[in-house]
Amino acid sequence: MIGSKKLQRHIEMQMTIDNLTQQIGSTGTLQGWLQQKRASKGLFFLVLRDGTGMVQCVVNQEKVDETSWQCATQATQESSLIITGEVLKDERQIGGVEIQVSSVEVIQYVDDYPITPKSHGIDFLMDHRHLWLRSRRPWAVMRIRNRIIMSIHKFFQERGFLQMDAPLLTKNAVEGTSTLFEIDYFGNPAYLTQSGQLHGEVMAMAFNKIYTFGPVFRAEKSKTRRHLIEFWMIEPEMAFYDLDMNMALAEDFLVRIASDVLSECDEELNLLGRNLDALQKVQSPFPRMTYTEAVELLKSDETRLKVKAKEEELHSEHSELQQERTSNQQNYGRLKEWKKRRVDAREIEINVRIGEIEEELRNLPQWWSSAESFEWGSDFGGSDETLLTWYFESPIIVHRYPEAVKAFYMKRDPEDDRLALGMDILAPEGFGEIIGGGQRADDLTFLEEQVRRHNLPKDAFEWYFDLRRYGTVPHSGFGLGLERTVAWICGIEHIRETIPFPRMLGRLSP
RNA sequence: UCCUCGGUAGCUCAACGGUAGAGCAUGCGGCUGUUAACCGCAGGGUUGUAGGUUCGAAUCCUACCCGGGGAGCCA
Repeated sequence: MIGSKKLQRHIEMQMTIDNLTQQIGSTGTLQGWLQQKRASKGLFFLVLRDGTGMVQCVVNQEKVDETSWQCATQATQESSLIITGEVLKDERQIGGVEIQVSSVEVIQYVDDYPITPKSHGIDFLMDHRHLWLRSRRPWAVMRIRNRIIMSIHKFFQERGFLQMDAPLLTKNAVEGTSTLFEIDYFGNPAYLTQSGQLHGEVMAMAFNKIYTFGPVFRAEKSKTRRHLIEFWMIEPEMAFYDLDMNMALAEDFLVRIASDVLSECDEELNLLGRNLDALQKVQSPFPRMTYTEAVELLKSDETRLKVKAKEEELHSEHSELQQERTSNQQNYGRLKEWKKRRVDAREIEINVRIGEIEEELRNLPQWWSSAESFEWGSDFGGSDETLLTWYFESPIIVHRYPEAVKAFYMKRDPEDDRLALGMDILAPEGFGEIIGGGQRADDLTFLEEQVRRHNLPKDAFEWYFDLRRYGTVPHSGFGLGLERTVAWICGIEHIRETIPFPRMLGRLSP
């Protein structure tokens, strides 16, 4: 059955939606799926998606044969189609073109595609992630993710970095042991990696500048919009780099990602409704402050005022929405039927937004009280990071943290032994930490002492100590969380939308 | 693990102690340029599960299951 259709078997004959603007005036064939259908007497408007984009195809009963007309009539959402027609310029359409159809063939008719054009709850969408990926929003997000991945490789390759892979199965626990996935390795325990960091250092000593790009796993029972169990991390590691060089590199890196996406993902950013000004402000130099300065800023009176201002803003939005709801209800009886439905739909929107505002209003006082009582020496929480980013429009770099909150392999600040030469980069608009890194300890005696202090198994780190025995040098590196970066660039609230198949607490399928 | 909100038609929601209802989706009919099209008609329900209170429970109570948001931890 399927074999009888006129599939475009020759690559050179295939037309795809992404390059239709170069084909205005010509006739060709598109293969894809029906995303949406609108009908009028003698006319069908078929919105076709082929993975590269979306285009409206106009089927006019007078201009197609009976078979094509029947196909258009019976085609339902996500039916697979072969459409032939002329590419016409039409400024009214997304992408600026539409297809005047001369023939429609159906590869498969579909019954009851679960994801309808109206809104869905997140649980339903996550259960149908395998189909949800076909929708517009995932289309835009995944294309931006791809663009970011390309930028990452280009950025490092142009600077002479070697891409090398760290193992996924390890014997070592880099972070705390509480978040490790343990597996059985022929009778011995092994762990899924949480970071390629230590092996990255090995490779930097062998190849000077390297970066790893791979998945890491954290068995944390965290349920927040910023956490995944399995996520992708990019970890450059550079020999002969100190903390300042490390920060400069990380800064150039983020500037490059933002500018590449801005210049090449217009349509995708638009579809997501991303505020482009915010991305344009990702420019060097990023504000830099020490941890100690950040703590002072966080506890300052100005932070309290910012929280107050935010609360007032939310209160006034809240009362505006309530007024709108009340006036809608008062006028409701006088409205025509179709208008009532619009009002009903708006009411749901208002209810959802009011719920969000009330949640934020409950959280804000807690944020301030946690900031106010923050003590030098502890690590920033999610809300603390958010408050800090409110001060700036570009990402900010916070460096020189108390050694106790940083990993055992961080080098100490020669000017203050209480500090580690670590740095984090916080993305603006409340997106928070996307990069963490620093200068690595290069002294054998110090590292051995650190391993002892952290109760880590010394034997397992012998190969790591060898790096300090045989030609140790100052070196640095950092880790970028890919999904958090995608979330920030796309302006997406929740990290689950930034990876094709998110692995979260209680979610392992599809 | 803790705090908090929720589970009603395939989907999104309403009904808040008294006859379970709308929109979308689906089917049929109408409309020759629609943009989440619009108009008319139709089918569609063991109200998450198990108990309890009550003349009467989707609604109140208890336990459990599942999910959302937040905290801790982190990229």
